[in-house]
Amino acid sequence: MAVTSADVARRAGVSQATVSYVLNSTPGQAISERTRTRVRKAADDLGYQPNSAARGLRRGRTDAVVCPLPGLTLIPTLANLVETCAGALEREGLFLVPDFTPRDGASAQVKAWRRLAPAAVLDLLLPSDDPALEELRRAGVPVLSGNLPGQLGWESAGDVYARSERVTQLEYLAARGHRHVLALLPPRLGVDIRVERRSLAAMRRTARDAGIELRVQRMAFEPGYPRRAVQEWIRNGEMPEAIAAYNDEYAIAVISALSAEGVVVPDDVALMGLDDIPLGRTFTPALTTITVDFTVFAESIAQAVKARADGSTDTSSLPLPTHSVVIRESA
Amino acid sequence: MAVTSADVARRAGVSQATVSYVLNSTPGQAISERTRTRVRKAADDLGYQPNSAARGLRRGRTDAVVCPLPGLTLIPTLANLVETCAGALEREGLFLVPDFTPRDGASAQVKAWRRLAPAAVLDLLLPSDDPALEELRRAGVPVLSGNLPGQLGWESAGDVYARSERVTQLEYLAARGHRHVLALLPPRLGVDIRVERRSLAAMRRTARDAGIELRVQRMAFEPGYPRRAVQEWIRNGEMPEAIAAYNDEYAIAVISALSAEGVVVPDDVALMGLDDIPLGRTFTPALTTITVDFTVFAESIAQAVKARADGSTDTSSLPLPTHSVVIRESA
DNA sequence: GAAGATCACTTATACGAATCAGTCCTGAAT
DNA sequence: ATTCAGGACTGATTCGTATAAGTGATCTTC
Repeated sequence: MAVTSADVARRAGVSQATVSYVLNSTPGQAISERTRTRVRKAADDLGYQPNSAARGLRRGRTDAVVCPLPGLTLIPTLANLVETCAGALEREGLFLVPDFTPRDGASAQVKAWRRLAPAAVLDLLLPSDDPALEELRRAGVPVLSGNLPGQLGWESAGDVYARSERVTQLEYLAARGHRHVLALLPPRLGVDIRVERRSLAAMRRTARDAGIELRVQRMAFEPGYPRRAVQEWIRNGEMPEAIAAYNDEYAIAVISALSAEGVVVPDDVALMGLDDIPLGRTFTPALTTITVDFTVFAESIAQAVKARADGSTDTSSLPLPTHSVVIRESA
Repeated sequence: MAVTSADVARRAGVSQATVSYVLNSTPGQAISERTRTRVRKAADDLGYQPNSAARGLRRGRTDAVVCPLPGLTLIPTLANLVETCAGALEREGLFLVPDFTPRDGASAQVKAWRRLAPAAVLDLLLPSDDPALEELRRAGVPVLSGNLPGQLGWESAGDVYARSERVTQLEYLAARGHRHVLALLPPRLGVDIRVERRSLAAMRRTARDAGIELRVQRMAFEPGYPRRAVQEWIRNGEMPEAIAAYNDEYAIAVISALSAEGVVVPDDVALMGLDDIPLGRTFTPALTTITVDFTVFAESIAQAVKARADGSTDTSSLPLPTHSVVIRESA
């Protein structure tokens, strides 16, 4: 039914091996340009698609790149990252397999991943010392981790990146003339406590450099919490001048609570989000926030994955995702 | 390196063929229970994982179930559906491969999917007459579509399901004593115009039966639109008693606009969302909305996919996802 | 002008699981 | 006593690709 490389070979009048050499541009093979074009033409005419199962069997490794995204609501930013990575990997001849299966049975997952024999595992979120990842590394699967210092060629990208976003937030608020800023964070920022500490240190440094006073408050993203926080600020006369919210959802939750207490954003309090979710644009007041561009980043990830899948151990430096402030109404 | 079925065979003292028969419970093979347990034990001891590339090559079909989710921010509801399906398929020995690659080059996608030779394609969102899906069907890949009448064993599930959610919304609002309800919908509900018409008809019927007056208004989910809509209601003295929003994001956008104009939810207007996103719980006022349970539904989908992948053409009836009203503050 | 070296390919084999087509029993039926 | 029917397996082959190991040519080089 399906077209095989043998069919292409027959049509081009060469051997199946030659077809393989040509279509994979195998180095060290002397094949004339005439033959090459003939083969490519034949493959094209027949609409030849290499069978990835056969290739995987032969190579001992599939073209799949597994990306664990456990129990995850793909927030737009992340969806964007995943999508961009998928596109970039495709250009490298690999394809991204996001894995949404819940992560309780870690070893079950390891089994599934080993069956697939993926070219690599791309971990964007998991803590770098996750046992499943460790096990895969031991099994010889290349695991690229965004949270592992030194991996992917940069110091703990997720860490550095998140930190710089928060710094940008503070800088924007400072530039708008706000002297007292409240950073509203979840009870625990990220998984690794060292990451959190570095992030806070960076924020404090930024505040000092910009000459603003920074207050940090923890708030669980649970029903009632934003409202209670706002009421407390009012009661204690501690209403901040500006708020740097953990993300757009925090921002919206807090704005709604403020509004319920009669506090107006941005007139009484400036409020800045982070992530640029669609709702932030349509919300009233429209959210001033930070948006991310993953294109260059994803391209680099794809190349790093490809290199590692091909056996390279090189960890040359990669660019971080770039972000920029989106100025709207809330700050 | 990896354990093969031959290794298992050696350990169990049988032939490789026997191992295959036992582990796949191939019907029509006479193999004693003693041997079966011996083989299974050996496989277990060695931690044998069948190589899916080899299996795919031989069978001409992988265990992958491709699920196109193009250009998509996975809203929690959908993420939940995907995750539940992934789990259910895994139990059937299949695994879900969500495909996030942008859908502009439809034929590029078809190529990629054909290379993978998936057991089936599970389409939860695409219009049923999508050319890529058509092409795959012609290529002999089983395509299960949630939007195709008669497919998956029920009449256009997405259609029926969305309709019944909207009906529930109206019924709840009516039960709360609201006589004038405004349904706020996007400019075009869904892709298929017939689907839309049926949905509207169902809503009108429900309104009539419940003895309430239903107004339908279109609103683009774009910056400024909610605010302008609200201002118009005020200007024309048309403030609705209750609003049935298209989803939770619409609901939040509208509440924020109302609030900016001094209209209080739920005191002045009752407002109901749909989807139960996390932000809806933390928002002030907390959103009254509709939540969905996909477990039974996903299980059935998994079984249908499995059956179709195994060549069955049966389209017995499947249950719809079940939904229920979550009563909070907004209505 | 014989011994390489280089070019342009082809032949043959291996990857790991599934499956068709046997083989060798044991026991019942003719 | 011979045939036959399962029962309980095994051997050999197959899927489509990648690649190591050739095979003839033609071209250098001393």
